[in-house]
Amino acid sequence: MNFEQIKERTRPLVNKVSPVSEGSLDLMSDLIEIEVYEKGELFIDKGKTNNKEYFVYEGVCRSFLLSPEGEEVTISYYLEGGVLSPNKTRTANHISHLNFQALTKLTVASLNADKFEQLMINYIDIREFGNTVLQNELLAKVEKEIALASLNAKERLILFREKYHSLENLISHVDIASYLGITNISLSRLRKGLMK
Amino acid sequence: MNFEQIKERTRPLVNKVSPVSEGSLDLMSDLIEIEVYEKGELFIDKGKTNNKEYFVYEGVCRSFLLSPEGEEVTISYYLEGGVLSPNKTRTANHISHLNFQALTKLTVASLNADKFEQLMINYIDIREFGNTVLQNELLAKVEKEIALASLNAKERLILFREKYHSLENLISHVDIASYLGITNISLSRLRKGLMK
DNA sequence: CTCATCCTTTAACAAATGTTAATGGATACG
DNA sequence: CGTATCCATTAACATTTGTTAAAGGATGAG
Repeated sequence: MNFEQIKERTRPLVNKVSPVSEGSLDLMSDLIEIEVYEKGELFIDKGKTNNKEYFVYEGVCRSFLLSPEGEEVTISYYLEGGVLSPNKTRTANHISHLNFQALTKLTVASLNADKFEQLMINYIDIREFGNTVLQNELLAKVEKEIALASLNAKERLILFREKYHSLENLISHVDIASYLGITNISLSRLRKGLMK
Repeated sequence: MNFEQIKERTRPLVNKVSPVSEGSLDLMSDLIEIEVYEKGELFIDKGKTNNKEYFVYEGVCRSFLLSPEGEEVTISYYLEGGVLSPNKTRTANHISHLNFQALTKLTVASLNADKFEQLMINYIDIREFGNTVLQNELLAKVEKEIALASLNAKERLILFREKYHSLENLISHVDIASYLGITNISLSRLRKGLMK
């Protein structure tokens, strides 16, 4: 993928969050490298160094962690055209505290996080973009927190369907169940109950 | 409270997160104004403008939201010596999307968020401090998310007690229950079960 | 001191969710 | 084609959590 292709692919993705000038888009596109992963592949490992920002060009991925009991808990899904949570929010000293996994064939744009931080410092529109990504990430977390704390599982599934129309037929129900905070058996029951 | 008093009160609070130089501490202290609230008082209202950062000098407060059913859901607690979540992460266009309430008599230091952002841009140690606050906030959220998604209520209460020793005897069990994602009746049952 | 109010506890029952195990269907691979 | 494997579903039962209502205990106002 050449510079122009990268730029045109990035433009709508960035503008959907917070528009930036042509020059800023150039600066960001300059930092971009393309990475491709296969379904199931882990591309960020908890405990390992990660110093990149990511845009999702194609496919779906998730972040997850192991619970105290050793079960995978899905934290978030990231869809095509979205932006992964900012490096600063998922690392400490550039060490990742989350795992990220491709759930389909996945194409991402990656940007060096330090260089991107410099762009955020120097360009107000890029800073605005970065901050909006951050705000959206937090908003999503608060939404999920409220759902987990105040809705029952059926209501959470309904909400999940509204937010992630396509995912339910695309990815493992075990993952979805862990995202919803229930067992996959319960998920199956709820699906049946909602079919009527 | 004069400048020196503010500075000495702020120093340990800031250094506990990420140390800053004497000059940076001066710059931050220059921005600080003291605010005092009574128990129960709301000092940040969802939907209203808020353009401040906050340090908790004395007392305890919480952030909360109303669920779709109109019930208060406690999102986070902030203890004495802590820092509220960064303005950027709890507002959009400086409009708050959370409520914050004093749970005891509360003394906070407040800083203009725009001016503080400029300090973050211009001083690497202040930027580091701000980013660490952000990381800690996110870490706490992920921890809570995992707890809500993968632990049962008893385990969550045990975790809560480890993290907030003193709170259980200080604040309303209704609030704590909504934080744990259960009813206060369930909380009462669990407390009984754990007394043995 | 007494009463009203608010918060917590307790009880009885209902509903939701977890656990274990078995079954069925799809898919990949030999 | 047949088989192994993975995933989703179903069933039966256990446990957890919610709901409603009542009672007990603390606290503050008059």
